[in-house]
Amino acid sequence: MLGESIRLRSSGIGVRYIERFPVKGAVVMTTIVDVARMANVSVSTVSHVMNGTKKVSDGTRLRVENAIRTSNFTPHPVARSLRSGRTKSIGLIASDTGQYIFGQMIAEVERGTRRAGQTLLLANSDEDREQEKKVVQTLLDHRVDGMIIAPVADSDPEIFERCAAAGCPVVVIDRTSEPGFDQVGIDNRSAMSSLTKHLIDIGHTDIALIAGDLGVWTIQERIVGFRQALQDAAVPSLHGEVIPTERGLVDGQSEIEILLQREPRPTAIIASSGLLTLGALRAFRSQNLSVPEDIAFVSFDGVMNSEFFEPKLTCFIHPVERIGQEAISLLQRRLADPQAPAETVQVPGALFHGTSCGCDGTVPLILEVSSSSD
Amino acid sequence: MLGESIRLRSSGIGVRYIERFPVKGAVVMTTIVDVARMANVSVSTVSHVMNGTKKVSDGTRLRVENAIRTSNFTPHPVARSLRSGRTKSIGLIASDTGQYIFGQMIAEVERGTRRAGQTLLLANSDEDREQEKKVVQTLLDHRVDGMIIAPVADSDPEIFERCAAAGCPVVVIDRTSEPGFDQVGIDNRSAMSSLTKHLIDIGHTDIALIAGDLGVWTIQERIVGFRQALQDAAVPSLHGEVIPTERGLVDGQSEIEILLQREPRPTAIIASSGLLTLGALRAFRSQNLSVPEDIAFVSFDGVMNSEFFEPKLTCFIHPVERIGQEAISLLQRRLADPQAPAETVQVPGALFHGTSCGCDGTVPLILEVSSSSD
DNA sequence: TATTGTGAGAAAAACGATTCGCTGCTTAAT
DNA sequence: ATTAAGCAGCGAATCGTTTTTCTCACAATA
Repeated sequence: MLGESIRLRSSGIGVRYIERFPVKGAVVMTTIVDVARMANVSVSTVSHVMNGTKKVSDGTRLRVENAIRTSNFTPHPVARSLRSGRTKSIGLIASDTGQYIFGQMIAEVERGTRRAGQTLLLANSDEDREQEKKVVQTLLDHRVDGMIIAPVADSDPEIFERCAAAGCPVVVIDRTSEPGFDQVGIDNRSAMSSLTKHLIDIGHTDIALIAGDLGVWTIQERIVGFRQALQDAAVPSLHGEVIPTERGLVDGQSEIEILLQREPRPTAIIASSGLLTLGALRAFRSQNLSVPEDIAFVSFDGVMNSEFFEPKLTCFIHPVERIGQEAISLLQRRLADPQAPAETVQVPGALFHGTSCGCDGTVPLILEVSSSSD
Repeated sequence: MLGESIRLRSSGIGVRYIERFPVKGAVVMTTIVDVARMANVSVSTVSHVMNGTKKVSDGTRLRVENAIRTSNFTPHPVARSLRSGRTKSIGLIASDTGQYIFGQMIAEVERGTRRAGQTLLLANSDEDREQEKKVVQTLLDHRVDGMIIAPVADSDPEIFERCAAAGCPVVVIDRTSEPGFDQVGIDNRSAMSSLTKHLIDIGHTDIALIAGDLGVWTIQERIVGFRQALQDAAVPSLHGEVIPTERGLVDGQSEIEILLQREPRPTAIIASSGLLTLGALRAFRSQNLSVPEDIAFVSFDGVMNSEFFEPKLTCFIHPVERIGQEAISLLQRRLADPQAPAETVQVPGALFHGTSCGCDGTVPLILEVSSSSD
């Protein structure tokens, strides 16, 4: 059949042949029935041998195992799923899979699923509430065994309800504010608090936080940490300010430029995310301000290749890989024991002491772990 | 049923109760049978209405559509796949999904599948030949309708045969050297040739190419482009050299350091990949060489956030998004028409003229499109 | 001896769709 | 008037497993 040439049409001139493209897809796969026939047993026996669901005598088991091996049979996962109701696949929804921070995380989640013999369905919510709703539904339709979601800023609570209704366990990433869910993130408050405290410790009294989108829960938490540090310092004449930016994936450059033109301008600036850090650096450049001489700068998140920046960023580093690992391990635990109590994991990040804060390095930069979890 | 408390065991002391965790997963989904009953038709009719596989009278079609809507029924994809043999899912295998360059590509592929109503199975080959073989098999077992593979350096040809045998169309990414396959990549030769030519044009006569792993096809192509440019220049006393590095994901810093300590050292260096670019920058720093004063530098690939580097990199920029888009569109075409001739797409990249090459900017940097495709 | 139990396997019923073939019934063609 | 064709819809087979139930032979117990 393959490569057979067929007559297409005959014209007046002669006969025209075309080579038929090798037709693939007509491959017959060996099924459990074939195996059963080979081993002279019933299909149920084969199934029991494969799954160990029932005792089978040594003799027949050997025969079956042999038949499986010589025919190198693998059970059809689709058929298996249909009967068992389990797909051995898990879904991962990120708001922007192209972002570097998510790429790292995705890689860890993928590794985890692969190790567990599951497959990973990846979907992107494009940082859009409706899109997120749609992809959640798609993954539910596909009957994934579980889901890991990095929710968009203003995500619809309905998505969680739908998952619950479908009996699909969910692990929430980044946010740790959904009661009753397994979730993993960082301690936004104490991390931001540490950064702020460091600036205060080295003498700054006019600090601005480039906050980002105030509607996002993690941003709100970071602001709380910022305010807490200011309050704890109890320094008179200490002035702190929170600068919001436009919503969405913006670097906030224009907002920061306006801030920098103020008189007097703040002596230190904190950027609340990696993207805002880039915006800040752009703004410094456009205003011809050098860091840390003209202004001190620290950032909440590292940015890629910042080792080549001048100056080096003093920053909190987001433990992305660790978050991915914890997420998939939480999900596996939940799948193994659906009734376990919901767990919230806050993974520790790290502080990197660069030169952008402008201190001589003698003032320590310490991540204080907040003991209160409220 | 939910939250019902059940007696567990009675001891001598009394009766012990535990609260049963709300049992999820016992949700009954509405099936095509329910819809058929609601609309007073047979299941086959419902199916035909959904798929448009047969003419159904307006009256009954309306009844069926109504029933579907009010019960908001969605067909079980697993059951559908089992019967139809198609899963409406496609697989993507990358050698390191965490790398930024792949992240961008994955995002594009995901978008493409989503638009087509398919789901994306993501797997990582960890830049390992055996791992790659394994994940290919896994995806085949899952009966993906098609696959996009960014193969590892020394990938086993068997994986392609297996896909072909299973009737699963494959699009190869990055490499464009597999005859008979749909594939997409860049024109490595002409891109590298352009970079080399630029260095020659501005007067360099001692140029070293930090090549990377010589076993990788794309690297070999870039070397060909390098040599071609040297030859075409026909400048006497022109000296070009190819420096290989250790295999695997290494930045080549140590190799480059050794090179830089030579007397006389090359006057210009080309890095053949983004990772090697980072290694080169590290080496320059450790040897206290400044670019472009002490040595000129251009790189084959951009690296993230290089806008903040000093100096700015003169480089060829890999069109990752475009590659992802082309890959998924090739696959869709193949799925629509399995017999179409195999297509190889070379997408154009771009050159960025920074300051690291050390020219005054008056010498043009032009990407020459090679007309010969051999 | 009659009953009960037990263990190994076979048979059959799901799972939820698609798809082939058949049945009446109406309409067109001979 | 008789046959052929077309239409709308139904019933049943099918995809490849898992899982429940049934059978049958043999051993153990009363």
